[in-house]
Amino acid sequence: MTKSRVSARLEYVALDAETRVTSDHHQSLRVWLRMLACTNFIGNHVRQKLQGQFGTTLPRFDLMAQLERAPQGLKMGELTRRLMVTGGNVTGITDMLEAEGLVARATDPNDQRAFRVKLTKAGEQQFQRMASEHERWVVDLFDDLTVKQKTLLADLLTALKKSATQRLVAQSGTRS
Amino acid sequence: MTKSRVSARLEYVALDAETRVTSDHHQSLRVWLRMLACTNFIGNHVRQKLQGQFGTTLPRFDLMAQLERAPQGLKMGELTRRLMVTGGNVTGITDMLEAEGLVARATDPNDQRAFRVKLTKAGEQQFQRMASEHERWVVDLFDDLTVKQKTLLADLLTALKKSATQRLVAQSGTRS
DNA sequence: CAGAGTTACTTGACATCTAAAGTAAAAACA
DNA sequence: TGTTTTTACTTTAGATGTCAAGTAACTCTG
Repeated sequence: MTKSRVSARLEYVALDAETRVTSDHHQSLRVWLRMLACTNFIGNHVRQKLQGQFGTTLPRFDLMAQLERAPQGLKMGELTRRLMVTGGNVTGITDMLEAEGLVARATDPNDQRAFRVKLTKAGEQQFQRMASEHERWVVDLFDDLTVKQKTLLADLLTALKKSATQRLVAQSGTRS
Repeated sequence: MTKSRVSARLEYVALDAETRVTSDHHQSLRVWLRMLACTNFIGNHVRQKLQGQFGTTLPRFDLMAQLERAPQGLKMGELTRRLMVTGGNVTGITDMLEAEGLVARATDPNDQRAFRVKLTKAGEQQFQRMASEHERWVVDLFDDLTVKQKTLLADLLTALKKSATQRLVAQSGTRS
């Protein structure tokens, strides 16, 4: 957590409240809130489109998207990791999709506890239709950004993800 | 939707498959997915911290954060707009916070239908404690990014928000 | 190979969330 | 003024999400 560094920063701010507090100190927070707002906005739009045009939801779509790239299927735990949600949640969504006939649980020959979840034929077909529309929506929302801007944004997000991950690792390392 | 522009891009891609398809065509989608992953990651972290250290949740914190900047209180509809969620949701969270004694609904003298939701004394105190911790967590996660990078990221997100908003307006305009 | 611990997944309780329908007060208008 | 339409909020049903506890199968050890 680099506690000393944080303290140092707070002291610094305290010494120069007028200038720094507004322009610099809250910068990370502002960026974070702006990112959250952006994500919510686009996510809401995509969700509504998905509901309106295909009668499905974003979580279902996301799960199918993971399966689509894994023709051999994925285990529940694998889905949990990739979707960054809890196991109970994956169970629920998989149940729904299975009831709709879009995915199937196949028993894993090597492990009686595990399942191998796959897209069914119907699932693949529906996903293909949804995916191209989905990409169209997203591309459209990003349309005013240049290729260069998008590249820059992607790079900054990668740097952010890396920073956040490392901070978390450092933090849990301190604790052990 | 600028259909012609999209088509033009697709044609262009078709002409130069090798180079462009991977680097350019799916760029918006990739940026979007990366942003979503980043947001989820940071959001999960903050949520866990909020739960672990204060026994509260992100939505409750967000609602209180809005109220904190509005000492005169906010109407439910105002909260709905600022939090970008549905009205029913705001009702539920406000109920929870009210039951915990952190916010209060005051009847609006000018409008018997409306409420003016305010932080209570206890709410203000709790929020102050949470807010400084919250900012510390976020600042820490962003720590590897330079001031310049954060500024750039903020600007790109602003541009993205603007692009998305305008696309939406253009779209609904076409439909009417 | 038997018991202990781990792992993979499900279940249950509860908090968010949406969409849509319901209620009541305010505003518009004829 | 009386009716219609809007507006502000709540309620309901249902999907998603967490966390924690439960179940069953694997693995590790002595």
